[in-house]
Amino acid sequence: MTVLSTKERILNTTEKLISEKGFSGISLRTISTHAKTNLAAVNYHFGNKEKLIEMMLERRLDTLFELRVNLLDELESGRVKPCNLKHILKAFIAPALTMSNDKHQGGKRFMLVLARAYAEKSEFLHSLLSKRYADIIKRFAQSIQRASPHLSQSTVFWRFHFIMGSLIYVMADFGASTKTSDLSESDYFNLCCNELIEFALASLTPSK
Amino acid sequence: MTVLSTKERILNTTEKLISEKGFSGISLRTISTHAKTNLAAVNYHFGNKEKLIEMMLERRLDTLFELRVNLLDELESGRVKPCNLKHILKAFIAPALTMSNDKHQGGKRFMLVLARAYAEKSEFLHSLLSKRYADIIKRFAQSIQRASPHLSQSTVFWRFHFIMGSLIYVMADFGASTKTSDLSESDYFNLCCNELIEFALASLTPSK
DNA sequence: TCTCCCCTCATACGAACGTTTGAATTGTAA
DNA sequence: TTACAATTCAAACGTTCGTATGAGGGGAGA
Repeated sequence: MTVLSTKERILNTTEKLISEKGFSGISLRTISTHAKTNLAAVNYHFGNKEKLIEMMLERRLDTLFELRVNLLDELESGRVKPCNLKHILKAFIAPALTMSNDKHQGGKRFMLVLARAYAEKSEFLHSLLSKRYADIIKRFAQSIQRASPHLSQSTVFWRFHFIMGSLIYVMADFGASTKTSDLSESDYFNLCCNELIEFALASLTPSK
Repeated sequence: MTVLSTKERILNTTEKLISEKGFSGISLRTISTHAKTNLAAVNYHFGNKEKLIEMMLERRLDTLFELRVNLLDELESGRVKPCNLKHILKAFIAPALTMSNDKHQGGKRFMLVLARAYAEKSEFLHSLLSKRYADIIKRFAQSIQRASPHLSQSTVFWRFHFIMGSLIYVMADFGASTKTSDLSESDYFNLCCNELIEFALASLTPSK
């Protein structure tokens, strides 16, 4: 059990509390208390509340997009497996859901936080996604386009966005849902991940 | 131009401001000012802030689910058109998007508010959806199941939820997006509606 | 006209918020 | 040890919030 710095404790606590209570309804006083530090420490380390939330989000988003782009690189190199539609979709979807299974990364918290952030459509997140990660999203769209030549470019664009919507919805649902299934948590994750990939695949595959 | 009561002005203003600024970051003072009334009027007519938001949401949700269930009734009666998968999906998706085009109903505002409400996963909305509208959602799921015999019941369940996720994501995107297309607003709505229905249809149709 | 009731108003209250400040404490290199 | 920087701390400031209160306005019926 390593000792975490105050800065890390604040980031982790912020993530945990926002995943539980949402962006509103969470105060710096609550965060600092749960992080076992002082109210002023937040402003000392992060400047203000907005910067704290930005850093908390960027930390996870960078990891997520790095995982995605690494998988896509590997696919497009052709060294490991064929660069077909299913593998491309899996490269986009799986990292989001597997990150949530990593207990050391905060478990389900990340997914809920990210889903909430998407839903709130904050100015910050919108500009972050449209600047820092736009190229990666475009790469995936192009890769999907190449694997789906029967669909027009604009239809592929629409459906990719629809799929992202489904993914975010599922992510939000995970954290909030009181389990109704009798599967173990990781089995449930895997089942959902597979269902989502098959769903995305079907939505981009020509019907008979 | 009919004169609206204070109560109606407060409801409309609440919807408008929440669609613009989200549930957080909106105060009763801002609402009462924009509704051209007094701060205390909100508590007089609605009791407290939470009740106000509940009434604002229920007003639209009742309309939405009534539209949906009327279309499904019509389909299942078999009087007008065949009860096939596409028409079922359209009966679920179209009302959400056409309501947003009704200028007299507040335009795009309703969609954004509802999308935000979904995203926040508030206790109120969760119980409202799982109590008041659960039967209607189950009816749609069963109807889709009958039209998709090649898929297992659990897969239909998953995909229906994924489609709902896409719909909500699109709804949230509409209000927030600064238009990039050169289509007129209603043309853009219709295009999106069609793309979403075709997407949902493809995701439930057997591939060749 | 008077009275009653529904509604609107200005105003006040206590609580919670983000942020700031300066002193106390801790860690570190000389 | 000493000196200096980095960090943590308690306390306070000004704002804004949701809610409560009591006085005033105005239309309807007697």
